[in-house]
Amino acid sequence: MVLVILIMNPVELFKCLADETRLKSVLLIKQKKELCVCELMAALELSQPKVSRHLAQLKKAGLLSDRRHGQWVFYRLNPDLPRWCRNVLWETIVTNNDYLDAEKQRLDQMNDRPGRSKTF
Amino acid sequence: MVLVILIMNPVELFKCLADETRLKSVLLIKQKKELCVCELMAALELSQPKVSRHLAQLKKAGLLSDRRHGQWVFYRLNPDLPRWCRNVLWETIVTNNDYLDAEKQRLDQMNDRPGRSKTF
DNA sequence: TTCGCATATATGATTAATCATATATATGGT
DNA sequence: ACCATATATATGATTAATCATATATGCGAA
Repeated sequence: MVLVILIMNPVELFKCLADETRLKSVLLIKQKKELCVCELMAALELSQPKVSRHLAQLKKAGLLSDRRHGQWVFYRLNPDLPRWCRNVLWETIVTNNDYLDAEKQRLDQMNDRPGRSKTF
Repeated sequence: MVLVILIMNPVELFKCLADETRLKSVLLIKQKKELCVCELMAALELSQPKVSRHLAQLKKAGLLSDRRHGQWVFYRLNPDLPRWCRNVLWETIVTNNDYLDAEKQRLDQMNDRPGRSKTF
């Protein structure tokens, strides 16, 4: 039996969310369940190193987890992320509905989006 | 009739909360309803300019409002602060109960705390 | 009332630290 | 080899801390 406890210091959470690239990445990932670097590049219109660096930071802080599938690395919310952190994200999303409109549109219009395997 | 609308950009909110001095100030103020600079100095054990600067920043961002009463300036949450911002603060407080224990204790032990006027 | 001083808070100026970005390079999987 | 992603280094930009000083109020004495 494994007991996983992820402690998220309040300031650490807010530092993660205090940058537009990181905030939009997290909110998009939460809504789309899972996104890879190249999808975020397209949605946010940002360079690969920039996206990658911020995702690494979010993963290090415990906000995200990743899995490799073929040549892609998919990021999702860390399943062990405390409830209160999810609630903060939820509050942010429902009240700022249109905040990610452009990004979602770009994501939908992206072609050659990598396929997910159902098994992981 | 006056219609007040305060728009709070998500990133701006999180930037406000991404610093320990500011986060603790805001959370303490929310719970104590109203605090002046010298009370926060005692609770947080920080210098006067440091507290004052961060409060000014929070006020400028729209998170706090202030009123002068005698020689003191009391800060409280901006009454026009959007519901979702209050909810984020609430989530943070209820889940991180002990985060402000030391600060509250110092506040309670502070002597010569300035008195509030009931009329403002 | 006016003067002088104490207290509370704010702000300018400077320095230090932190953070974000770009470019180049490396790694790991197919 | 090629593609997706990661990381190292350098640099620029933003942010914070500190010290010194300024403003504002309150109080008591002349």
